[in-house]
Amino acid sequence: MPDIASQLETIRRGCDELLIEAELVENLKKGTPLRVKAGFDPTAPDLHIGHTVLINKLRQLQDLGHHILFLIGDFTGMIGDPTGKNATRPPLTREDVAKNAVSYTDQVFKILDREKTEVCFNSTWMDKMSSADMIKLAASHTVARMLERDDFSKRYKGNQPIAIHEFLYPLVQGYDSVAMKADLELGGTDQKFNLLMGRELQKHYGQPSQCILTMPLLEGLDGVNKMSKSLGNYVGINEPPNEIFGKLMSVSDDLMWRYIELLSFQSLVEINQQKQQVKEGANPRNIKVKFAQEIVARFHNAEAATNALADFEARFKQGGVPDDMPEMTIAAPGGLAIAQVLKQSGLTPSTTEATRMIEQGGVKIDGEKISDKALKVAPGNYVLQVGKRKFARVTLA
RNA sequence: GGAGGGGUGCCCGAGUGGCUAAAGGGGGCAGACUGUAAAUCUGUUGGCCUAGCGCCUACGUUGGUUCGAAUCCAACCUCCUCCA
Repeated sequence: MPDIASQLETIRRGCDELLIEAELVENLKKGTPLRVKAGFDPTAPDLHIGHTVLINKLRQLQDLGHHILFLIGDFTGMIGDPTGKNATRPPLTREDVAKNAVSYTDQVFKILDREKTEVCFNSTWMDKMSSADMIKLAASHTVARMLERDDFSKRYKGNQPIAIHEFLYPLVQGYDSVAMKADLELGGTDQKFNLLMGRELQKHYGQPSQCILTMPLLEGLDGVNKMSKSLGNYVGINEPPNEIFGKLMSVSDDLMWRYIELLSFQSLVEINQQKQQVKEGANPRNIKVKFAQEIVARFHNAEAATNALADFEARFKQGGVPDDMPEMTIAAPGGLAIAQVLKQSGLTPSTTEATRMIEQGGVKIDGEKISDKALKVAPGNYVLQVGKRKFARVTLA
């Protein structure tokens, strides 16, 4: 295990807060691996790069020789994370949870070492808890204390509903730390309250308190909201190379730096050099390209990264068409109105949208812009394009 | 249990009987431009088809009043506030 100073440097890099550093140093001095906990909801089996900020940190801790406890909150999943905007969530069945967990870990192990990671489910201990135990747990905190949580107080003041069971979420998450005997827990900055709850409950149950390390939440592609699937501003790690590349290229020049800091494995020195270069007139586009390729290579491979760039340039600089696009055949012996073709091929969600796109000059057939919205397309083979990004090879027969 | 206030399109939010497919903003999409799916500007933003200025659906739900209702009435569902 590396010396304590360099461990601390690695642990702190990019983090939001480390509480309480002095305690962590004491733990590190013991020289035994820390039990590092990080919890995840089983509701979102598709990970996006926002999640990887935290997972990258776990990987770093793992490389330092610490023991990673990857907790899947199958029990807490039934409560639903109160930090979400919607208080209600469809309850998950056992099968859903199991399925999600598999897909979850498959993705996570693109970053973490499967052999060295312990996967836990909090239902393991929560299912055994009696109602009396639950009440005892609930009695450990007050409503006033709960309302200190930013999210709860905002909703309370804003006349938004808070269901009682939502108060159980932080309690159960905190209790997980007790059951897992965690030394260090990682979470997003929005998790701070819950993480601190773990500290207090451990004390309550006569254990040493865990330290907590919070990582910043990655903003979504819009640069405003946090990255989330429901907002559609995300980059999924399972997406095709071209999508990942393109989405990262759509990040604004300002936001780009944030992404690089939190996601790139380049050293801070290299990153600062690039900032300097841009200040001196270099084109930020080139740095964005390099970064986008790094990420594509991480979740696919180097070749995919090269191809993604080539495809991107062909499409946007030279106005070409991508190599692979969805292909389909539509049955229409006598030809079909253009709006129908666009709708049936899935390029537009409705015929109204299709005609709108034509009016706006966004529809091309074999590279020819279409202006006649009543155009009848004869049987044949065509490349259809809507906007800059949506393509399909359609055969009318 | 009592009293009061809300529920509008993807989101926020105007709108108190016809001129409302519903202001405004956000977001999305398209076009122009470019250094890129950045920035900026412009347009657009329920659906259907014979594409007319045609039809259908829509303002929590259901029913009613009316020539006509997001707008009035009734019941219900739901959220919030205050009191107990």
